[in-house]
Amino acid sequence: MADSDATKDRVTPAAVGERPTLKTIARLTGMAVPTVSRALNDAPDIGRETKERVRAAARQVGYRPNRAGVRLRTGKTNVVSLVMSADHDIMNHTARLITSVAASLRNTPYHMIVTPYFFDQDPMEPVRYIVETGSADAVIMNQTTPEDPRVAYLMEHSFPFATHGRTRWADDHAYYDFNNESFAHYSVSELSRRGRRNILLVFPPQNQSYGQHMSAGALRAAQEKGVVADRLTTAVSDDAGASIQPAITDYLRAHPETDAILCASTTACMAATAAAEGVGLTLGEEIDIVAKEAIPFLKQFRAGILCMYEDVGRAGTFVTRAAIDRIENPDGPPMQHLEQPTKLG
Amino acid sequence: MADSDATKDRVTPAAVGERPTLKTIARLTGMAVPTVSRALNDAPDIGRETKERVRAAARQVGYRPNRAGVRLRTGKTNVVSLVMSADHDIMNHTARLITSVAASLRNTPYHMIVTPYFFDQDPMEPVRYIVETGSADAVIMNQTTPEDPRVAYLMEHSFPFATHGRTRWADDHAYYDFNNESFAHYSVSELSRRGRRNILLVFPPQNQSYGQHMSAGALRAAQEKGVVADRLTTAVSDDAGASIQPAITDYLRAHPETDAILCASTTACMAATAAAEGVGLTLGEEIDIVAKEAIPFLKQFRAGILCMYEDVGRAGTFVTRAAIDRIENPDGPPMQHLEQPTKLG
DNA sequence: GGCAATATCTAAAACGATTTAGTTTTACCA
DNA sequence: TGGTAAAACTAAATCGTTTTAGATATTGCC
Repeated sequence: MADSDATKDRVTPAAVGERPTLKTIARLTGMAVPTVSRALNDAPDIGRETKERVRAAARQVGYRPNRAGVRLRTGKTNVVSLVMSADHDIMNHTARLITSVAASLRNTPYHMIVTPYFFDQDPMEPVRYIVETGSADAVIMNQTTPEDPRVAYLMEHSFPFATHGRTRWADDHAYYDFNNESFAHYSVSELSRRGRRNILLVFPPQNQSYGQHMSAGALRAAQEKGVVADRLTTAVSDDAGASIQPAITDYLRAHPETDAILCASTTACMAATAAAEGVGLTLGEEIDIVAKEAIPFLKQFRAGILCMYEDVGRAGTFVTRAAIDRIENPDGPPMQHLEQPTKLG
Repeated sequence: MADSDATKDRVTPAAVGERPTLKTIARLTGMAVPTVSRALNDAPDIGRETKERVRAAARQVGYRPNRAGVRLRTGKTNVVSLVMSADHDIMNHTARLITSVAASLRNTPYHMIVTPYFFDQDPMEPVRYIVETGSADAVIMNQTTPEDPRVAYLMEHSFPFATHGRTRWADDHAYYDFNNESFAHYSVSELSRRGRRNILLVFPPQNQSYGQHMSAGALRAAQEKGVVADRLTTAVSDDAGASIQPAITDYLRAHPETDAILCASTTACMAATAAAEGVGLTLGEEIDIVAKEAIPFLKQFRAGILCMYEDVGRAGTFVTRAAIDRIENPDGPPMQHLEQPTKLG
């Protein structure tokens, strides 16, 4: 039924599920394309009732102006460009990712647009926008969850994408991931080998894939080695470690037997170090602290911290290549990589 | 002469200095537009000699394809979107700037595109590209130099822009700046009030506007108070402090009378702290360390460091509004703001 | 009732590129 | 020399939008 209707209505060769344009609305309302355009732009020479009908139809079909069309006609891009140097000595995950993606795009015809989404915002929104308006050829995402709805959505629409982090469907899509399970397992084992028996884990939220991987690895090792491992969870993401310092202090006071802390990020480690020293513990003596960092940073500041590095730059490079590969070679197998952690240093 | 030539040649209403299109090249070579297109795209049914002539003409007029045209026709955007969460607890200048610009753009029709440039790259390149291809309505830049050629170029082309940091022409363009002169003057005065007499300055490169402002403020205060102030310069930018630690250590060894360090960034301060402790000095006792940070960070890790904050988020917000104002109100006065530092905390 | 003014809509052109379908020229072969 | 095929180009259509000019009712006024 839907099929015959669609076939009947179809005038242009445009397929059924195509993006609605002004023409779609014009056909729907029986008006001319310019009328629709002017109605939507609230021009003075369009009747009130007409405007309402047009707007209703636009809403109904989910019309979004084609930016290329507007731009070509008006010359207006609706884009503000933030031009900035990439050669900071950046210690931050986010900035490093941006920079490495941009670097990987340098000798390709592709441009990068960064679309941050905010805590009060549905993570689906930017992705849906991109697919619906066709404003990019591919999407790169990080901080995936196991059942990430964005991944499901993109796969469903067979839209090219690559993720930093795996999901439930990782076998079927392009991704780069650091083996956090292995990182945590190795770290706990190593701490146990050093004689530590009561380990505090300062880990990212457990709805994130990598948070779950870390926990799994740490707990597996704890079980194998017969050590105790408790977990504190940082507020929002990998870098949100600063705000957790009071919680760590409280924990150390309540559990004076604690002799090691395993931290998932630079800030978490700084919080842990400050907390440990705050309750009078000495690094390397009463307590060992292990940190995973995006960039060697803590080492220079504080001897005695055990560090492992996750090279975010490499992740950005891979994930960019993988995304372009999805665009240009959509039927081939998706590029995938699971990075093994290096040894503690 | 040029005038009459241009008038004679002019077929379409396009003005003289307009961007060249395929039509321009077609007119120049006497060929049809599709021929030009196919020649540039290296299609098999175009003669070798024709291709060469077309390419020469394209090069000569500086042809760049109009992305909106390509996108409209082919559906290809040549854009890869990096979608990422903005709610990191970011400690970094760069990421904070990106996030605040994006946030300020949220309820406007504008999108943000981030264009990083690399150390091996002419800083003019991205700006020139944007102006020549018309790929944005406005530009935001940071890390200005006093004679910033990008600013000169944009003003010359009356292209809307706003800067984070002043230039020689600051009176005539939109900017936001932190009063680094005042920051440095106040900090040195305050250290002098605390009885410090030999101050080491760890400052950004002196070709940057804000590096110069800082030096001016610090030296003025040093003169007024009769204290000694020496300067070490960090490698590349505000965050490039880590690599300078050895230099600071050397300095402290060579100048054991040093009783204060004034740092322009978080990493510079971490390097200074590590260096000072490395040579056996105690914070707040033999030495005072003052840092300017983009985000309160060091405080949580290390008591005894004196901090001032430059709110980069506010800068991003202002500079974004200022850029949009340039687009929408090009004849009005440019928005300008000089932020006063808060007191040491 | 007729004429001008107004309100509301439509037709056509344009932005800059690519694609499809011709068209012209040259070369070759019988 | 006539016919055919290949080579090298051009004409026209198209993508989605906005703008300018023009058309058709409708209304107001005398």
